Amino acid sequence: MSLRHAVLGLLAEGPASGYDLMKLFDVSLANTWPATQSQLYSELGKLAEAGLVAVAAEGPRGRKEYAITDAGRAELRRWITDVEPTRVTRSDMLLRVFFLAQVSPEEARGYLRNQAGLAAERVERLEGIRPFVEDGDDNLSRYGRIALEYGLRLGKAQQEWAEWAESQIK
Amino acid sequence: MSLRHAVLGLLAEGPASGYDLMKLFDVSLANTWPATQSQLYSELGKLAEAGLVAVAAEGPRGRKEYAITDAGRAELRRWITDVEPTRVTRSDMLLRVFFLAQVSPEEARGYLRNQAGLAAERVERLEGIRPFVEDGDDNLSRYGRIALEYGLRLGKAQQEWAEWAESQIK
DNA sequence: AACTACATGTAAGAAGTTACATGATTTT
DNA sequence: AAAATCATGTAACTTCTTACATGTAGTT
Repeated sequence: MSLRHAVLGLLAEGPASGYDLMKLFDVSLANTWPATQSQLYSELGKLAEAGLVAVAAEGPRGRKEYAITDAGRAELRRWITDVEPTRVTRSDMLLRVFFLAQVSPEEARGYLRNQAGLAAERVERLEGIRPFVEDGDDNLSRYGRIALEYGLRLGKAQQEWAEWAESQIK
Repeated sequence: MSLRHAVLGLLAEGPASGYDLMKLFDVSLANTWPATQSQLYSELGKLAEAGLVAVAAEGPRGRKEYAITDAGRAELRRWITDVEPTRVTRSDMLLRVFFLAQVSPEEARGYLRNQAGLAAERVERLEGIRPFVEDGDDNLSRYGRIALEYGLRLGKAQQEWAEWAESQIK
């Protein structure tokens, strides 16, 4: 049920069309909660039906601009403060680690070395988007910076772990 | 498609019934790739149909003991070495951070403080399972320790981040 | 006139969750 | 005899992915 709240959260900053939201997703939530276009449009339809958003304006090319309603705002706040975040996040990267005995030690080390590299790349990529949120004083930029820091810290921890793990395989 | 490989990975250590696998999941992969009973049984059916596992023995109460086949072992190795782990892992915990401007600063800080506490608890819980894998020299224990270290490191990083984040909200 | 950007939708399928449903052995 | 454990399955529903399908308005 989180896509629904992701959409509500973006609409809380101002009205937008499905098309606008898609672009917004790509520059803000892409690393946290990716969404596809088809998912977005159907979610907007359901949100409208539930009265959490409403079509505020119609434009050219069938454009429908959605705005969050009071009920939508209330639901968003309820979700933030009263709903416990999901416990486990699945990781197929880590799942493979359990089964590394099934490949040769060289391959196992290679796997971990590769993961260390990918984590490093991810960290670099995130560093690369920092300039774009650095001096925004809108809500999404402000909290986006905090989310970015999360990605940076966790990415580094993951890289260090992978390097350590590689050294553990005799 | 990862549940399939999780099952193959466990069966690579030895034959087991769906019931056995369920218990194995709970003590080994639960934090990395949880699975429900219904999911497991239907996956075993599909794996058998695909020839990646086979019923090796039948026991009382309709017990069916499955064993991995050569094709299953090959598929497992292929998945480990040739398939790129999924890039993004969704986090509804982090998603909420983007929208923290929608609640009061006190509530926002409370949210982050709570997350710091939950991360700390998770780390403690993981420390608690360490004794159980500490001196196993089977594959699952050996690599389980490396996976455990991942959980510990990432959990601590998450806790520290949440504490830092709380301090950032004026 | 052609191209790019804007804009919305449908359909099929895979993966995961929750709940229901049933029954046989073994242990106390 | 009762309770706990073993053991397997089905059904309904939600979420997510991938691919298909269509058309309009603005720019060069």
